[in-house]
Amino acid sequence: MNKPETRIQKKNQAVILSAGLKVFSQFGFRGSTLDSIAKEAGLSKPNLLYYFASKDAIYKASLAQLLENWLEPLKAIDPKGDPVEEILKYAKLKLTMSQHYPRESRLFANEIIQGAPQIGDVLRGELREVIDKLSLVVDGWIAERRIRPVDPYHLVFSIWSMTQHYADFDVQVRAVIGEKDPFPGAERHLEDMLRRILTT
Amino acid sequence: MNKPETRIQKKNQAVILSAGLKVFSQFGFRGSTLDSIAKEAGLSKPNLLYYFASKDAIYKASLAQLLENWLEPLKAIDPKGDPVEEILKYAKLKLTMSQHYPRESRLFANEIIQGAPQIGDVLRGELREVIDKLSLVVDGWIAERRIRPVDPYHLVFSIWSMTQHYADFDVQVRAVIGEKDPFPGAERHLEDMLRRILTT
DNA sequence: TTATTATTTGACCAACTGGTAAAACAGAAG
DNA sequence: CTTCTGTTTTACCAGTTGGTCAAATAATAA
Repeated sequence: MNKPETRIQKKNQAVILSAGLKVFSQFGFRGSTLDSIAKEAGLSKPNLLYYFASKDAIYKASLAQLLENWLEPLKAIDPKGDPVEEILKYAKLKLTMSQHYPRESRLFANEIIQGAPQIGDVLRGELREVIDKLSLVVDGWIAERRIRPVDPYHLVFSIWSMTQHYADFDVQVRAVIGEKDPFPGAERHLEDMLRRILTT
Repeated sequence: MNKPETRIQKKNQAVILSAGLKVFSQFGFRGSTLDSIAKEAGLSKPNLLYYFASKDAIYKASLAQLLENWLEPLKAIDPKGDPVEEILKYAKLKLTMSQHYPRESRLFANEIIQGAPQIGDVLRGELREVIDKLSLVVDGWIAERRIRPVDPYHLVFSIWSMTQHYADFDVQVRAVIGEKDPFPGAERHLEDMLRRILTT
């Protein structure tokens, strides 16, 4: 029963979501204002609310968009592939996402730090399922002696934290290492660490 | 020329800083209100402003208190001690801080994610100096073949991220692993990872 | 062209924001 | 008791907040 979307609707919804991503990722939900999102989007505030019912709706739409891309690479881990290479591929992909989509990462971080009021159920639902499944796969690899014994859950946590760190704490990273690009070194270190715990 | 502080002042300043820590760490600077801090502290809003000049002053005082404890353990790393044990001691201390002072960790995380408007200069100043010095120590250990060659900066980043993750992303961690305490497993995994990259 | 629908705007509102002023109150010293 | 200083409260303010409304404007279909 959905009315078809005009191209103006499509364009402006995208513009608003992009502006919302930028503002929300910097100030969190409560620290962001409709005015600043409207300014960022180049629209008037009432015009914003013509496309989205409320500030809350913009925030939720931004998060929803994000969550798809967040869970997808996890599911792409192939139980039949080479264990070390599968894990490494996933870790490197996450690092690349931190590099190219730092705002998405920070929006996600803000939501989690504030207690995940919007996506708590997704975390306890779909995310948990995916990780539980992955855990079985990793345990299988361990039983077959194809990788060293590690706790699958904490392995995932360490990959998430080490990769997202370069997006979320970007300011700190650059404050410490200066002007040069942190990502080449980060990738080498990440690969080194993972190969070391996973292989004998 | 400082007036001596009465015990009421001492008590209320502490109460306010504690309330500020709780509120700021959950909502960030812009998302927090004086009213909510006052309510948390059990004081009236004008009474808050009798002890601190502004919302900004409360925030800065909270951060200042935090930064001392943040930098201290870093300086405690002993160049003359055993390399692996020194690094491990530091990493475990950071993990324990995440366990017992998660609000401090989240306050810090919020400030960094939002671009470190208040403590950017500390990061580029004192923090950078401390890490540069530590980097020389680690490079020395590597030259003496006492640990494997690793990038000292990214080593520190990985310790920070893996430990702070359990405070900042607490909700996500618990959503995935359920009710049980994540810290024992986290410590084992952290030690395992660090021993693996540092020793041959 | 005209009629219809989609889009944008300006004026507005009640609730909340950080912060102020002055008066009321409490406690200790004399 | 009185005085003085430290503390707390009540009432208030100007600016900002998320959100509404009706009117004006643009796009499209007939």
